[in-house]
Amino acid sequence: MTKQVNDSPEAADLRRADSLAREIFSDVANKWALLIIEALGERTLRFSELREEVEGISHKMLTQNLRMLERNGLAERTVHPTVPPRVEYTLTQPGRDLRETVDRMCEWTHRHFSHIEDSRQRFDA
Amino acid sequence: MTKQVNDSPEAADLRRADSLAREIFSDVANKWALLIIEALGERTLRFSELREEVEGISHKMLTQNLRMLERNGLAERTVHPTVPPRVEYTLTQPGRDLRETVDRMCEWTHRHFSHIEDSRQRFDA
DNA sequence: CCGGATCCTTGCCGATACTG
DNA sequence: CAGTATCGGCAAGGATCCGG
Repeated sequence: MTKQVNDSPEAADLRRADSLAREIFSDVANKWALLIIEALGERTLRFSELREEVEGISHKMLTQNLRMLERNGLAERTVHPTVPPRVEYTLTQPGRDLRETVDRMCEWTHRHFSHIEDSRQRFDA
Repeated sequence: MTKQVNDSPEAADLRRADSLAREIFSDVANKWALLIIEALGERTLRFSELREEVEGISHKMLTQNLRMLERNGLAERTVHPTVPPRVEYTLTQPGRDLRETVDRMCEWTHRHFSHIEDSRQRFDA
């Protein structure tokens, strides 16, 4: 029933890769994920420290995004079996690679700060 | 009434800049905006061409994000007063600068493709 | 061909409460 | 301290129509 004509295994692979790429992009290209990655940097931070570091993020969004980053292998989670529990997060190598590009985005923001501010004022008039 | 103690004009400026930076980040760090920027590249595309280029975007999201990019001075909109109307979009220089970093993000995705795929499978088990 | 406006659905996100 | 579960409000996003 769902059989498709003009379809090769290679084409199917390409579609799979495409949809995965899109999925990764959707995961990563969101405000909170990028801010968390930026906050982590080269450091190792606890959950509560991250919560303070990432201005305005809620408990829920933080856990949610941390799970997502862990799932994609961008961040690592280590639980120290003490009481009270101590959970630490750090970027993996791929995560640190991604951080490089996030850094560039931040630089970009600052470099074009006044251009953007001006453009907005003109547009809003 | 709303006067704050321990507040200098400099501190106020910093807070303004911070919130603006965050705002720009929120605008730009979203899936559709980045995909549009990537699709535009060095080219000039019509609305309808963009709609085909950016797989799965709706009419509404496209206009919405194009307005946003225009407002921030990242894209330029030119209307040719023909009938039927012809509207073209192209990246400004700041927009092309940002595109560089988006390109890097795409490269990153492909470079770590298998790592991510593997990590996901392990995590989902 | 483009884009604004409207209606309606979906799912994001915050708040809260409860476990280990 | 860290994480999960649940609920509810509200904004994001899709479908459609109309107007330039």
